[in-house]
Formats: sequence, structure tokens, C-alpha cells
Amino acid sequence: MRLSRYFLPTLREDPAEAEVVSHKLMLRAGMIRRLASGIYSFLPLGLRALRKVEKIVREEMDRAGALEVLLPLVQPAELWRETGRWDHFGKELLRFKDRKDHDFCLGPTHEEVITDLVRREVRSYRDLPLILYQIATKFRDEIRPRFGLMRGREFIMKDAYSFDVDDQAAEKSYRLMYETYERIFNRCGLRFRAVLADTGAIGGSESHEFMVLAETGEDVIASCPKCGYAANLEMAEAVSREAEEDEAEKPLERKATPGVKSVEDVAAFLGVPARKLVKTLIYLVDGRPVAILIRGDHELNEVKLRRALGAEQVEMADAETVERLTQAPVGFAGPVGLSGVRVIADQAVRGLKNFVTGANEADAHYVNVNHPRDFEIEAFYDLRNVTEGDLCPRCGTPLELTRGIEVGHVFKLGTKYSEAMGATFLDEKGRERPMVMGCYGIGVSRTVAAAIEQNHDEHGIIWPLSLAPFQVILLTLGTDEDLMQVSENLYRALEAEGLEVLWDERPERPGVKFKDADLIGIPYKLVVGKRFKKEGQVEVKERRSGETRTFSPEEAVNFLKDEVKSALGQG
RNA sequence: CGGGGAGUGGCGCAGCAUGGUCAGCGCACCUGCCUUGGGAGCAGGGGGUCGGCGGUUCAAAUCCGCCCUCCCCGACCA
Repeated sequence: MRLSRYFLPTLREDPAEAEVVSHKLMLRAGMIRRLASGIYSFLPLGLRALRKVEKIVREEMDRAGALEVLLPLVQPAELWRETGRWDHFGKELLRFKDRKDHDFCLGPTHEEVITDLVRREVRSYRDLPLILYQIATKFRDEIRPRFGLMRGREFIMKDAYSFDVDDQAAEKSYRLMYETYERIFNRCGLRFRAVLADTGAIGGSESHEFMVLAETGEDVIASCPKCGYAANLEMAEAVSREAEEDEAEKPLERKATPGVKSVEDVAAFLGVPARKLVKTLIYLVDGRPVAILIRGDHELNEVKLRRALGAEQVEMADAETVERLTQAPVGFAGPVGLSGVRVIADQAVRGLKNFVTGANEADAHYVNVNHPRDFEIEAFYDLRNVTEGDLCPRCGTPLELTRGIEVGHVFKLGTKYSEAMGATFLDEKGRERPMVMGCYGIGVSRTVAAAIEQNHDEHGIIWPLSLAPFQVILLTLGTDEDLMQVSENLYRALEAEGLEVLWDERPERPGVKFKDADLIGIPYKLVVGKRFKKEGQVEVKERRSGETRTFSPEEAVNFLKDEVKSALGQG
């Protein structure tokens, strides 16, 4: 591609609308433009990168025996009512009516559609297992879209669904997809990790997320450097050994703490460490208030709370509810004397001695509180976030916390959808049974953004070769005849070798060309300039390392061909 | 939705508390000259309903009201 004929509107400055590096760079590199909040157009360069991810995904899904389909974006409400999700999915399901006043939605995911398709067409165990997938646009009316392609409302996703005869067979499909995902992200050249995850709105019994490791990731991953245990912070098991404090229980005492509310302030005011405080959080669990006790230096994990109580929804209680329950302003809640509400506690609270709690009274705390002497706890659960230094639940090694971007998610769905929608088959004995399902997503457009988050420097993007929109950028520094001639020959020779080349033959000064080339992150620069005029040599400069090699034009073509082909692992 | 911030040529911004040559700067764009190994220089030039509607006033980018859009922090997720 000749750059002078290409549509590549690069920006010298960071657009004000972008915050994170991938968003800034995609705008600056002329890959995307925003149409509305969370909705982006792909420009030619951005589309090429997107297609690279799609191609890898498609090849690996096909290799795994999955079959590609294309399902509608617009879906009738009836299907969603069958599974109950029409009412449960929330506002991110964008609903609308057609001219005949029928309810429709834009598909945020396709379990209903695919299950409908399969239940109509598949009758026999002989047709299973079946894995279908598509690469298509999804729409989720996110509460707050942000970070460009990282959290858009409209985005490209690969979603796959497996149908099996029983749990054992479904397990095989799940493993197959898991391994396929590992292959996909390896081929994308990304550093990633698969972690245990919460199943959220999709449901199901077990799931893993594939996280691209990046400092700017929205998720926190707890992983064990020794045994390989890795989980999303939402799911990471906190090992809380019972506090073995042998101090004697001291008498309960009320202390005035005027205006002192936060854990840090209370700890400082009373001169005790935060771990000797117990905070009392009032939550609404499916609408009913629950008091939750958490050690002062720990954080409540809402996903764990929801799972522990088998609830659909948990949220912090509003100030009014807190005040009504505790008879005190927010910040002074405590379990002692608290009535009319369930009281549960995190494991780490068990066995604590002589701790501090709110006194359910403005400007006062209790010290030397002891359980069960001073109050009752209905039950203990693991309710807190793992923190740096917590031990691995499997092997006891200290866990490490890192950040990641979720680019893939695999779920075991069981029979949730097949039973709700009557997707059944006849087994070899003629019995009707529900299919056991799994579903598997990859955020294709998000993967492009994640790749940039993980691969950039102060000059711009540094594409992994497998995702690069072009493999080589040919820079002609100068406009004289012989430079143009040798450049054109190089351009043709490289294309003839099957390489993807962007030829910058614009009448721009060298600095401009180098800056643009760095910005758009093409892995190899092939420079034809002064050195060619003097010595007949051209240069190949690697974007990532900055390493430069000098060749004759013919050698340069061979070198690039070999580099690219061997890096992509193909002949 | 709650909290914070912002809308001024394509991009980045100044100007608004003290209404009146304030429609301006840098980059980008067009023409010419010149220059050509890391976003050159000179000269000339095109382009803006100052987010929208309404109001106050002799006069509004500037003051008032309503609305729209975008960004950031929380609940959602590929």
C-alpha cells in the first residue's frame, strides 16, 4: 500500500477525549474515530489490526472443529422472556419496538438465539457434540462506556457455544476451548493468564477468564508463583486463619470519638492498628439489610457476598437505611446492641480479641469488644478481598497481585439455557435429555486495545508481528529518481514475497516519516535514503528493539521475508 | 443514576469573574520559495452559527434559565 493513497489521519497531539494509552494511540494512529459515547468507527489501519485478531481466532476455532455461523444482532423479546433474562438483564440490554409494536433488543450475547437454533435442528445424540461460533457485533448499553475500545457499547466479539450429551462430554468441550484460547492468545503475541472467574449475568457453574497482563487493566488477578493457582480478585479465596490471640478479654468500654469515622481516623485516634478494628457495613441483599463485619484492614468483596448468601443483587445500603437500623449517623455502626438485622462476618474476624467497633451512636466507638461475649454472629464466610501477602489457598505460598484486561471468558453453562428453552435430544436409549452447554467469548476489538496497552512506548504502538496491520513500512527519505526507483523495486519484491508493506513515498521530511512509522507501530522499518546514495545500502530497523541492520536491497528482502515467516511460524 | 470536569475552525488550547476592534494562538490544511536521516524555515491564504434554544442588554463567546453532548470517579462486563 502506498501511503500517499492511504487513509491514515495521524494526530500529533493526544485528543482530549482519551485517557488510557491504547485509546490515545488508536486515535492518534488513525485507527479509530468516535461516533458516539462507546461507539467507534474503524479506519483502514484499525480494521487491518482487527482483522488480524479475527483471522487468528477463526483459524484456531476452525482447527478445534467449531463451526462458524452468523446470528442476528436484533433479537425478539420472546426468546429472552423464555429464559427470564428479558426482566433480569437490566438496562444494558437495549430494548426497542418495531413498527408493529413488538419488543426487540440488540443482542448483548447470543445464548438465546443459538439455543433456539439448536433446539429446532438437533434431535439426536448422534449430532453431538456441536460447537458453533460467530464473530460479530454486540451491543451492550453500558452504564459507563470508557477507555475507547476497552469498554465500548458496540464491540466485536467472538462467541462460541458448545452442546454436549452430558457433563463429562461438556467438560471435554470446555477443555478444548480453554486450550484453543491459549493458542489464540499465544499467537496474538500477548502475555496473558487464565484465571478462575465469577460467572456473573451469563450464569453457569464454572468459568475462567483470560487476562492480558497490563498495569492499566481494570481487573486484579491473584496468582500463586509456585503452584499456578490464579483467580480474579473477585474469586480469589482468602485464607483467613483464626486469629490466635491469647490476650485476655478486657471489659467493654465506650469511648468518645467526635467526628472520627473512617478506619484510618479511628485507628489513629485510638492509637490501635487497623487490624484491631472491625467495620460494620450495612448492605441491601436482594433488598433486605444485612450487617457485615470486616476487619479494619480488609476490604469487602461484593461478589463473594452475593455468592455466600445466594443472592441476586447486593448493594451498599443508603444512608437513610443505615441510620434507621443503627440509630446513628453513617460511620458509627457496630454489632453490639444491633437488632433487627442479620449479622454475618468475614472469616478473619473470628477469634479477634478486644477489638474496636462503632457504638451505634454518633461520635462514639466501643473498645475491647469480644465475640461472642458482646454480640452474636449468624455465620462466618470468606467475604474479603485477598491482599498482597495473603497465602495461596492451595499451597500456602504468598500470592502475587497483578492487573489484567479481560479478553476472553469461558463458561460451563450446564443445562441452564437448554432446560429453560427445551433444547433436548434423544440419547441412545431413546430418553429425552437436555443438552449440556458451554459458552466462550473473546472480545475481539478489546483484544486489539489490550495488545496496545501491553505493547507501546513513548513513541507509539509496538505491534506484535501477528497483529500488525502491516509487517513492514518502507520509508523513502527523499524524492530523487534513483531512491524512488529502488524503493519501488523493494516494494514490489516484498509484496511478491507475500509481505504486507506500507510504502511511505510521501514528499515529507524524514522526521515526519519516522514519527508516523513509530506511532503506528509497524514492526519493521525499511529505510532507503542517504546511505543508499552513498553506499548502495538500505537499513532495516526493528520497532521494538530499535536494532538496525544494513543490507543491500536484495539482502533486505530476504532478511525480512525470513524474519516474518519464522516469527509467524509458517513456511 | 449519583459525584466531578468540559464543550470556542480538523486537533490541542487562550479569551469568559471586570459584557463593547476577542473571534485569537500553536499544530494541521492550501499556494509559492526553500529544505530533506527523527514532527524544518519564510511569505501568502482558506476555514469558526464560540454545543443548542430562549432570556437580560443599545450591545453576549462573556450574564441568567432550560436542554444536548463528551470526559473522569463508583455499580456492569468481552
